[in-house]
Amino acid sequence: MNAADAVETIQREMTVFARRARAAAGRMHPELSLVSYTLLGHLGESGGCRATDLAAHYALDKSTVSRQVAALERAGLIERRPDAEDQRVLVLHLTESGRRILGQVTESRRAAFRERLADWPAEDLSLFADCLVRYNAGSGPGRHD
Amino acid sequence: MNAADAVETIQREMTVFARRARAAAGRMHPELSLVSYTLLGHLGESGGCRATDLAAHYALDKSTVSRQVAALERAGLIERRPDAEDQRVLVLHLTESGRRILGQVTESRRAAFRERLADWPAEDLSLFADCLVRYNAGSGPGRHD
DNA sequence: GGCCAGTGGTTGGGCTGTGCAACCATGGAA
DNA sequence: TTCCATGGTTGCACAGCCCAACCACTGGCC
Repeated sequence: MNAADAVETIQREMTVFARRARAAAGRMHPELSLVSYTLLGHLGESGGCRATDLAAHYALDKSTVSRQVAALERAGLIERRPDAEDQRVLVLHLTESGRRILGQVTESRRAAFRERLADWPAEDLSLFADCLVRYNAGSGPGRHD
Repeated sequence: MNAADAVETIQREMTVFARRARAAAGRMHPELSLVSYTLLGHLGESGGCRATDLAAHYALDKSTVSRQVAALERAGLIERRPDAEDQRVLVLHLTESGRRILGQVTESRRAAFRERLADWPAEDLSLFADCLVRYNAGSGPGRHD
């Protein structure tokens, strides 16, 4: 496969994946949409951040994040703590419940992926993972921070 | 990277990509959403198929495809020809205009991807493309045809 | 102190994409 | 003919998103 075809293929297959992931996500965990899951995961990894940070990281409008966050708080999965240094800021943290749910969903998602990738040699998995990381880390219109 | 971590990484990075692609797509080509573009592209490659085929391939509800197709037809990008062998079937074909628009959008998307992937060695591109194809071709909840 | 631009966040309005369910028309087999 | 399966459309509701307007607070400036 030459480089031009490869680029074309990557573009197409990534798009296909994007749609499937979205389609499958809601069905797997009615309690936690793909968006909610991702935001929750980011909170888990970062150990607390502002809504604005989430918006910047995922290239989402702040209003979108605001509503997502509000829903997560209503669901009791996160809590918003006022920042001592800047009264405008609300720092988002996972609650114990949020941490638990996140863990469950992560595990079941992981299981689904693991099954799907079961027949892949370990080295190919690493290769694939590396490619994705490298791709997403690259600069571009959709660049995160 | 061990297999478990690789699976985890693939899952996370694909998800990030999914969101970014969605976010960036509309802005690039106001005339052709990511969905429309993908469906149009499939039509271009397959050289005509049924709405049901599109739905199965992309794990979309037939009603969704029906509406997308209707919009594409209204825009003059595709046409629906009754199938001679089965009167229920409408075979979808690109129009000349559709082929032209598809070409333009494909080229500009390709350019964006190419730029993003510019510093990748050709062999890595092929590798990445192969991984994606293999992943998407694999069986699973989001299986296509 | 007061003024004002900038920033974090919320809310209102509207659009797109989507699935589900109900429906119609055709095909094909009992 | 009757009945079920299939391709497709339409009504309905909902999620996710953006834009614009808005409020509250910050920090620099007069």
